[in-house]
Amino acid sequence: MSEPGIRARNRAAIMAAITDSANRQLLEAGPSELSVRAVARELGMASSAIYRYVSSRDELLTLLIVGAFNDMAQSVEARAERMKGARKRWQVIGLASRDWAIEQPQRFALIYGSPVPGYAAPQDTIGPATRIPALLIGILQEAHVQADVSAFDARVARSLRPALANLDQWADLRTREFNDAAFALGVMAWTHIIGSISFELFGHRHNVVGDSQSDRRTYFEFELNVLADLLGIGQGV
Amino acid sequence: MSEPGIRARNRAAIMAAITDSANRQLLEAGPSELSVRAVARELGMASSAIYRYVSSRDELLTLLIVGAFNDMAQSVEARAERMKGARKRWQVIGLASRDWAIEQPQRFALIYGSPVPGYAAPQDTIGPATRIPALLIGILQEAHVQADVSAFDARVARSLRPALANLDQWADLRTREFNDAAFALGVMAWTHIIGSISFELFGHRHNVVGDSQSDRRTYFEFELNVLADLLGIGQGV
DNA sequence: AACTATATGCGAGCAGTGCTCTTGCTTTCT
DNA sequence: AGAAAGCAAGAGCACTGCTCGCATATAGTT
Repeated sequence: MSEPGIRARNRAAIMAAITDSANRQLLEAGPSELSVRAVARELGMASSAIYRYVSSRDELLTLLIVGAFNDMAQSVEARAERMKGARKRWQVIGLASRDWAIEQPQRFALIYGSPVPGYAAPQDTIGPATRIPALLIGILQEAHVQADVSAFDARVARSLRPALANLDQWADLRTREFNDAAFALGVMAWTHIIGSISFELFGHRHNVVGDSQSDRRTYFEFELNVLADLLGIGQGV
Repeated sequence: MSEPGIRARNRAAIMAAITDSANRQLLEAGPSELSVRAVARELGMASSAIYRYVSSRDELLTLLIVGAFNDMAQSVEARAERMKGARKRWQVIGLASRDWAIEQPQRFALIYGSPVPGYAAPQDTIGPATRIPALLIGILQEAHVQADVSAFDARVARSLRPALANLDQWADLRTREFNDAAFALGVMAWTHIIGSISFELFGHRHNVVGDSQSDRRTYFEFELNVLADLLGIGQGV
């Protein structure tokens, strides 16, 4: 009964084989080139048989999206958790995110590029998508960050609180060690990390930052430092 | 001789009709859905006839990309040039960019989302793509911005100078009113504007910033203020 | 004015796509 | 053992980008 059963096991295996094959295609082709028939060919089955496991191409893409979010988050978490000190951890989060993206640019484009079809972000993605940001918030709390922005900016940041109200998932933000402006700056920081990686990967830095890997990395580290200062994550902590 | 001639005029008109039709499709469908055959249908000609004007679907997309860059730049320039004061102009550049993107999200995705095919950014795009950044650099010079970053960051920024060497197009950056770090921060600011718009448009802000237009705009303005302070564009100037 | 080269249009056709439906077979549950 | 559910395959539909051969209209040349 609770035994997996031959069929259930086969199903799981084939499911994995499908996403594996699709991910392999993504390594060199880009989301719009992903072909259900090509997956079927690689698995040696009829194209129609795929639809027993995945109801449409878009659903397959959603599976890959969730997988990519989780894979990236896991990769970043693994490197971040053995770092001591808020600033160091902040930098590792940024660098690890960038490294993952450079290794698998198509998967990065899949999750942070333009949404593929008509698209309505499926509910399944928001969980995996927030893993790294959650890590970031943790760092800001750990560092007891209190953002000192102008009075005007603070007012603006506070006005965003209603929107953030349903966010108990972000740990308890109501502690005094973490004000609204700090949260707003944290969102900015994460936005910038992804934005910068996108610029680099999508070719918007040609003739602006050097084309060599070392130039690009240097500039990215520069950005991480500026952001860390902006966030108020001290050197020593 | 120098007369346009019937054929040349026809050709230009049809060319314009093609890009117009394609752009119309982009308003509601997204780059990967763009269909040469659909364009042909709308123009009432055979699908094969399109290839007399455009050698491939990718070339058509490139035309649209150049057009989108120029359209966005023109829209932003128009609103920016009648503003006085560096900070005000900076904010208008940001807001106008965002407005354009919200009006035509698919065209924004076309130029700042994931690159479409195998892709190698054609040379024709880099000119139009740098119009708004050039505007930004102008503002920084106008405001006599001298970035005061940490010694470390300044060193990093300076190490990027070789990469920026071939950039005489960016007006004269060698003036004392504009140091390397200021340029690096300017690139950061532009990166952030596009990154933030992308996050908003591509749905990465759900459950983070309010879903209402006013919440989103408020947050964007918050970001612009923080960046202006970071750039050292004073309130009064 | 006649001729030739070039530019343009059309239709058929190829190879590929996502997806559906029918038909047969195998595993599972009762 | 028999019924029900799951699975695989093939044919087929409507669509795509793109090429080729064949007509026709325009342009420049003799």
